[in-house]
Amino acid sequence: MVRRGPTLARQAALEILDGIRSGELAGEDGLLPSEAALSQRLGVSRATLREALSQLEHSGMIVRRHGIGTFVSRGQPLMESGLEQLESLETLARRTGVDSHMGQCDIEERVATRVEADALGLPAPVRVFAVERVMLSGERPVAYLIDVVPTDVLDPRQLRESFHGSVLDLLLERGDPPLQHSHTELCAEAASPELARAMRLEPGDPLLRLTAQLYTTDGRAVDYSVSYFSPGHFRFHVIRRVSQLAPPSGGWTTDRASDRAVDGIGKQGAAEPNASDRARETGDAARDPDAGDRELAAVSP
Amino acid sequence: MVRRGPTLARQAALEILDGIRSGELAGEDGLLPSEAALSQRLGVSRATLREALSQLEHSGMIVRRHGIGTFVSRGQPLMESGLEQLESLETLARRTGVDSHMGQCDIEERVATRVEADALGLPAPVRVFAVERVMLSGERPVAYLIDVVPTDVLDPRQLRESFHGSVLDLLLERGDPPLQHSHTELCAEAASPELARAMRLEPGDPLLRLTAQLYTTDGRAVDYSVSYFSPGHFRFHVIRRVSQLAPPSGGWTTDRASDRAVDGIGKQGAAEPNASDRARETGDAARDPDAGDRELAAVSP
DNA sequence: CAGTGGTCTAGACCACGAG
DNA sequence: TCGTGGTCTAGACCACTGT
Repeated sequence: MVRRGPTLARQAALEILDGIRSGELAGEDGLLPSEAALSQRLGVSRATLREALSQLEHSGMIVRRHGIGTFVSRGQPLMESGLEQLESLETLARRTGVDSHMGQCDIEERVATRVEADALGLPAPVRVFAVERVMLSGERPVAYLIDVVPTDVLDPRQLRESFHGSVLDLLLERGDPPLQHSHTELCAEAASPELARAMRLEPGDPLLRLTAQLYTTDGRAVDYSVSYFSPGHFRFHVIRRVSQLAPPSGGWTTDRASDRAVDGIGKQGAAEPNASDRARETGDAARDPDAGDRELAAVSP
Repeated sequence: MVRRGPTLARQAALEILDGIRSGELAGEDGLLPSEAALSQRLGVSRATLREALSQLEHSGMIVRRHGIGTFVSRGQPLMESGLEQLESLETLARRTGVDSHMGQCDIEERVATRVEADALGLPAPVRVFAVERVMLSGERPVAYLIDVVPTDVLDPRQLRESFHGSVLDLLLERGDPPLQHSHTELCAEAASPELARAMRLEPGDPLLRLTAQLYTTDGRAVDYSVSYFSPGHFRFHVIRRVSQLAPPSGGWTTDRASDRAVDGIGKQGAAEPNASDRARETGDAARDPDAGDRELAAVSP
């Protein structure tokens, strides 16, 4: 019973998706079978099925209503997602049926700038490929993309042979290194004269700028990118959820903690005699487990 | 053993957070106790503990490494979050230790415009409160916020008494209706003369604009807001994850599905004799279970 | 190899919504 | 009251990592 491949939950999610797409699963009111029924039908435990449903819910395909049932989401053909889903511009365009192609492209091997090395979490004198290009939709420039990748992640041959506009797609296709997430910062910026020329806009026109670091599953940054988007051509959105961690106003004190036992941390002698409050500032970035999340919304007055 | 209140997992997450903050849980390398140890220490099952850790991981507080352990994230004092966490500007400012207060505020009761009614998913002639104000940091205007709320969600007394700058915080404090998520669209926009005057900028200066609809747990939209942010004062980011659903390039076929049984949907006779492929287009929005996710990144060439 | 996190199961009970 | 999704448990086995 070798497993290998995607998790059971993911397989189940895709099976359900198929069932929805073909119309075999949901009634015309969009109601899916109950969790018990689905789990039996798919031959998985209810826990696994729920994990699958969670994935589908998180991508917005279904909606769950306590005490009622699980429904197929309304809206256009099952297709998904906002900014929180990491995908390339090319994939986005293909998915939404829009023509897009690469305009002028400039690949250069050089030493990383200070900012780039910082963003990648690497010591300053590191060699990188810098890829700059314009993306067009029809004849109109709609985005200007810059990627900076350490040369040990991508070699020049691969880059020149397999590159068709997206570094992300290239890495995903190769499957190595395994990618996990991207930390993307958003801001508005006025077009510089150079950018304006490349994108055929007026200098000073507002652009949406995304600055991203791409991380592998083991926390290494492998791509630093800056992207400019001409307004009106793209619509980016995010689903913002109310925090699962924030206390529900007024704060609540232990009520179950009194009869259960969720209070073992600061009270009785710890099983692990750990150190004092000494702030963690050991300056080794070598086995740093994340190396670059954090510091998210900062305000500078 | 009445429960009431937050889930066990959430309590556990907060306990762990406390343990991290006080420095009692992690060694100076940031390594937390193993899941087995933690679950025993907190008196919860490992499954529940893992749910708690997942919440912490999702907010970026910890990093998990298969075969190694769970680590406290690097970065400044534990404090979190990007755009995917829904919080008010006031909360953000307080959290980051920045002074912020409301400038001129204008509350008006009127009939919703077509755009507003559409965004709220309500029939056109509906009465709303429109709240417009400038947010200042020190003396500098840093954001311009507009909220539109149906009058049946908020009554004038509450609005005038409890409003201190954030409609979101007002609703969260009241706890009713229960909020779930916000669908937020981002774009860059040049400041109009009016906006420029209110924010003491030059007309044409680039602004980041967030357009959001706020939804309750039962899928009703209760707030439509447009927010403009002066560049340089805020940093917004998003964590973009590689899709859990997308096949890992090349697609994979059943490999476990052959010995397990994840294939019950399109093959043998379904337990539920459901309808044909007839597209679901029944035009009733009444009991629509989501009414407003979807259509995310669209491109208009 | 031992120890860690990752996945999965079977079963239990609770909370919610509708008839 | 009944059926739904929501939470929790105890235990099992797997896959990854370091030694």
